[in-house]
Order: sequence, then structure tokens, then C-alpha cells
Amino acid sequence: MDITIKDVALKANVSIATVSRVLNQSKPVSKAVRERVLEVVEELGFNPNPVARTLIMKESRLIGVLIPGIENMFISIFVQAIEEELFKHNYTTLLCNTNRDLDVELHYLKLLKEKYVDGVVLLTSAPKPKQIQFFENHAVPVVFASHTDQEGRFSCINIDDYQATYDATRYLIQLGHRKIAFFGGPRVYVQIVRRLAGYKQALADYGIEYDEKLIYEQDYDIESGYESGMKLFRQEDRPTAICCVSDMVAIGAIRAADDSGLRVPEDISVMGFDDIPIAKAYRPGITTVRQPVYELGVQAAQMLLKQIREKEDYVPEVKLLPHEIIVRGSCMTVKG
Amino acid sequence: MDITIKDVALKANVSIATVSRVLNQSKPVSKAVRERVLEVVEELGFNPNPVARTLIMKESRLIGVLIPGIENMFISIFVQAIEEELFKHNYTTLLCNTNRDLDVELHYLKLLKEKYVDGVVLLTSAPKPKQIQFFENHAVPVVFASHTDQEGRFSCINIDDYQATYDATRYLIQLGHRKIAFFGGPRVYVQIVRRLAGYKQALADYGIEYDEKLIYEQDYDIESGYESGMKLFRQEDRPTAICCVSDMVAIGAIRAADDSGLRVPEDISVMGFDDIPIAKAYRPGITTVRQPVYELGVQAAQMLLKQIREKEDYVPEVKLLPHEIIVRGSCMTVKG
DNA sequence: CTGTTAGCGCTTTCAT
DNA sequence: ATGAAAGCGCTAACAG
Repeated sequence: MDITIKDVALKANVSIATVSRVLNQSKPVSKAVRERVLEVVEELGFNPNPVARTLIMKESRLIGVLIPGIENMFISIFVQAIEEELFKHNYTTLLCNTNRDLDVELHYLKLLKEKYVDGVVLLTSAPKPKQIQFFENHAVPVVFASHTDQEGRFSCINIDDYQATYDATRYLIQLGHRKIAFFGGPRVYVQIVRRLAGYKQALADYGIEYDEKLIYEQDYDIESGYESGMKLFRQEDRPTAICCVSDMVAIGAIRAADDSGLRVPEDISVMGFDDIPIAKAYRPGITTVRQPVYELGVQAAQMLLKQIREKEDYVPEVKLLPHEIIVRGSCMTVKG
Repeated sequence: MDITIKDVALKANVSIATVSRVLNQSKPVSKAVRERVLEVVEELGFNPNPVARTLIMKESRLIGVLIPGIENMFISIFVQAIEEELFKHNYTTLLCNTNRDLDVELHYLKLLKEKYVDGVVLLTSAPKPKQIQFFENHAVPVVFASHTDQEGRFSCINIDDYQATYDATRYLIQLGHRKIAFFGGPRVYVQIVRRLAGYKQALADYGIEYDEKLIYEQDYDIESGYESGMKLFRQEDRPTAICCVSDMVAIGAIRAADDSGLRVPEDISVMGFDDIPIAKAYRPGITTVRQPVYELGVQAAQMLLKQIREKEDYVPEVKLLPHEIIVRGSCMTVKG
């Protein structure tokens, strides 16, 4: 593979150390020499071999991004945002799909460390003990996304899951709904736990009794929403509203309503979460809790970059971005 | 960073060369020694440093995946498929979003080469001259996706764009439609050119005149479909059907119809492309041309792996996977 | 300011 | 079958 630092040194009549110095500006070099070197570099089209560099410097300009899957547009956009932001700073994204498998996650973490990635963005449930241990042992910069670390050990980027779901539920209540189902993900996710807490609190604040039977624990995708919906609509005395954990789930639920002969929003209100592009295009438009998805990704990248820059001086930060209820057509006042 | 081959050699009382040999099985080692080394490796939890290895071997177990963006679910699923297939074979995915910018593309290609990636999957329009030159100069394994190379220089994985669009158009014609709009992407993409050719041929075969005014060139996303739709529906003497370049475009078009007081499919039939999950869940279900998206990704990965394995012996192959018209609710026979 | 030299952690001749 | 030693391409003391 072509042309090395040696070739440059030779042609410029200097030592390789000098070439290295002008390229990295690590030590002063006389103007004359610097210019000659730069010229030769240009002329030969020399590019330092990043792998050799990594071996010494223990840094790779690679960032690992661990995600649970890409079936949800939220994640696609999030990843795209990270990739674009990192690209600006000359970092490249190593995409690792863990499929929610802890072993795969750990495997990837180990692999990333060996490749000397400069940092990792983790989009998984809560940091599990093994992960925590990993990051404490190896001191690789990390930011957790869609998670809020209470103990201040790790940097996090997220919205306020609790408040967002509280707001969503309250919105439904203010529309007159008293019986509101919750289509959530598995409760092993702290995200779900916190959202559920927001939901419960809203109910409590408005004197509505919490009913465990209205809680459906599935996943974040269309299929889950559909299945939960079909199950729910078979029950008698069904709710007048559903609070969903994602827009995809909402879409599944709406479809299930359709297949059950129910109209949205006339017979049942459905509230989404995320506000991915499809939420706006859907008919009816999906009333939803907007997350600033792209911004979340950008900030995840920036926090990581900051962490890399500041090293030991860096103090973990938890950043909560604002959410917003976007009113469209999938929710309405409950019929008298 | 921890434990190296030296530590193992020391503890096992052998030379580092021997350790290397048992780990790579590159030369015979006596059973006794081998076992002892393996024991120490186990005991110390030694992992060869892949970066040092890359520096010598010029291979990284990294695969670059270049995509134009992730706003379309087709790409997300495609990328996920590649990632999962590569993971099985111990390769990791470097995700590069080019945003359709040729310079970014070239930049990434250069970067990937420097990182000694073992291969790259390219999901972009046609191979442009500079890319072709790149791959010819550097001999890095590559497979083009969603593109069919006529000249047999590069491996490709795709469906038959021409035939697929021909079939879609014919389906619409057989439903009685004579005036069919085409919502496509920019014609700089060979993919679009070939699809357009299929569309035209179908019209011709059924004695329908081709009308340039019915062709809309935008992008693959919802917004594009919506804009094209709004424009189209303002015209008088509007078509009775639309043939779209993606399901997202179809969704945008349906929404536009809705906003224009048109019903789908009663007033206008809309045909999608891809069959992403949302197509099934949408109301009405979107009649569409199914691409085996996931399978496309898996095969892209496999072709690349084969290419890496066989090196010079490898003969570029063009693989076309079958498509299928999925009939749902967004298209119907033309009225009266 | 500049050159010489010793590695980073590994693979691979070349001897033995 | 095994070890010593020479690099892969680069950075960073260490001398001058």
C-alpha cells in the first residue's frame, strides 16, 4: 500500500521524525523545512497510515454506536444524526446492532475496546452491571442515550421520560378520558418504568384509579401495537384512549382498531410517541409526544466529543432535551 | 492496555513466535507446547490486538457500508441485514452516510482504504467514474446494491428494476387505468432510468401513449410524494393511478390525495414500492412491489465475504432477487 | 531545531 | 518444532 512517511522523508531530505513533527505540529520545525516537507507531502499525495498511528496513540477516530435494532425510525434518525455530527469532526461510526442481546452487547464492547475506539454511544435499556463494570475498568468515554443515570456516573442524553408521559396522559385526561390504556415496552427497561410512573402520577393527580389490566407490555414496533390493540379491543368495557410508547406502536394500534371496526379518534383516541416523519403523514395525523430525535443524536455526539477532548477533567453530565405534545388528529374529546 | 503476546510467551516459557503460531495455526506446534500456550492464553484472558495485526496483515475485519441516508426504512432494514450477517462472520460494520454527496463518498472511500477495510457495500446511484477508478486502483472487494452493472466489472445485488416496474404498471393497466402517473426519483439514478423504462414499455405494450407530464422527479421520501401529489392533483384531467418509487412516496401521495379531498383508492389508485412494514399497516394497506429487502442485505454481505475469501479467483457476479406484487387496498379498478 | 533510536503488538522469515 | 530477529508505519523520548 503505497507511500509512507519514509518516502516523504527521503524525498525531502529530512528524517522521518521531522516529517511526523510537521504533520502533527508536535514540535517546532523551521519554516523552510516545514514548507519543503509539506510540498513533498502534497506532491506524493501522502496520507499517514491511521492504523500505525492507532497502534501507538491508542486512538482510532472511530466511535462505536450500539443500538438494539433499526426497526424503529427513531433509531435510524438518531444514528444518522450521530454519524453526520461525527463526520464533521472526522470520526467514523462503527455500527453495532445488539438485537437486545446482552451477550452480543458485551461482545461488541470488548471488540470496540480492542479496536481502540475513542468512545461509544449506547442506546440500550439501563446500563447493566456488566456494562458498568466494563466502563469503569476501561475508562472509555461513553454516553448513554434514552436513559437517565441517577447516580451521576455516566453521561446521558435523553428527554424527561417521566414528565413527557405525564404530559401525554394529562392531555388525554383533559380531553375527558378516564379509562386510558398504556401500550409500553417490557418493564425491564428503565425508560418504560419511568414512563409508566409518569402515567400513573397523572392518573393519580386527576383522581383516576390505576388499573393494571390496562397496561400492555410488548415492544416498540408496529406489530406490538397491533397485537396489544387486538387484545384490548376484544375486552368489554374498553378504554377510550391509548397512550403508546412509540408512533410505530400507535400505528399498529390504529390498524387494530380499524380491523376491529373502531374509528380513530371517534371511538378511540390513540397517542403516539417520538414524532417520526410518518406520524405527520399518517391519516389521521398522529397526536404524539415529540422527541427532538435528530438533536438528541447530535448532542450525544457532541457530549462524547467533549468527553474525549477533556479526558480526566470531564465531569459526566445528564442532558434532558425538551419534549412537546404535537396535536394532530388521532385524539379527540371523549364522546358523551 | 493490558496483556500482550509477550506476557503469554513469558508465562508459557516459549517465544512469542510460538504463541503466534498456535493462535493462528500458521505452523505446526507440538501438542504439549500448544496446550500449555492455550492454557496460559485462557488463564490470562489474552486477546490478540487486532490493530497490530491489521498493520501487518493489511486486513481489519471491518466492512464499510456506504449509504445515501437513512430516511427511508428500506435502507435501515438493508443495513441491519448486512450488519447481522457480517456479525455472524466476525466482521464489523463501518457505517458511512454520504448524503448523496460525491465528495463525501470519495472521502469515505479513501478513509476506508486507509483503515484497511476488507470490503465495502455501496448503495448509491450508479458507480461514477471516480469510484470505478478507485476500485480498479485499489482492488478492494466491493458489491453494489440496488444497481445492476451491465459491464460485468462489479458484483451487484438487486432486483430487476425494469421488470418490477413493468409488472407494477401492467397491474395498474389491467385494473383499467390508462392514465398513470410516475412518481420517481431523480433521473441521474440508473435505478430510476431502468424503472422508467419498465413503465414506458408496459404502457407501450398496452397501446397507451407515454406522457412526459405525468412523470415527477423527486426523492424517495414522504415529503417528495406529498409534494408531487399536491402538484398533480391541482391539474385538471388528473390520472386515475400513480406508480411510486417507494412506499414512503406512496404514503406522501396518499396524504396529498387526502388533503385534496380525493379518496384512495376510490378516486385514485396508489402503488408503492419496497413493501416496508408500514405498507402493510397503513390504511388502506398499500399495494406495492415487494423487494426482499432483508435478503438483499444478507446476500450483499455474503457476496462480499465470498469475494474476500476467493480474492483474485473471484468472478464478479450480478444477482437479481425476485420481486412480487403485493395486493392490498390502495389500488382498485378504475371507476366507470 | 533536527536526527537517531526505541518501541506500539503482532507476523513471519531465517536459522537452528 | 522452536527461537531470534526483522519489520508493518508511525510517534516520542533522547541526544545533540
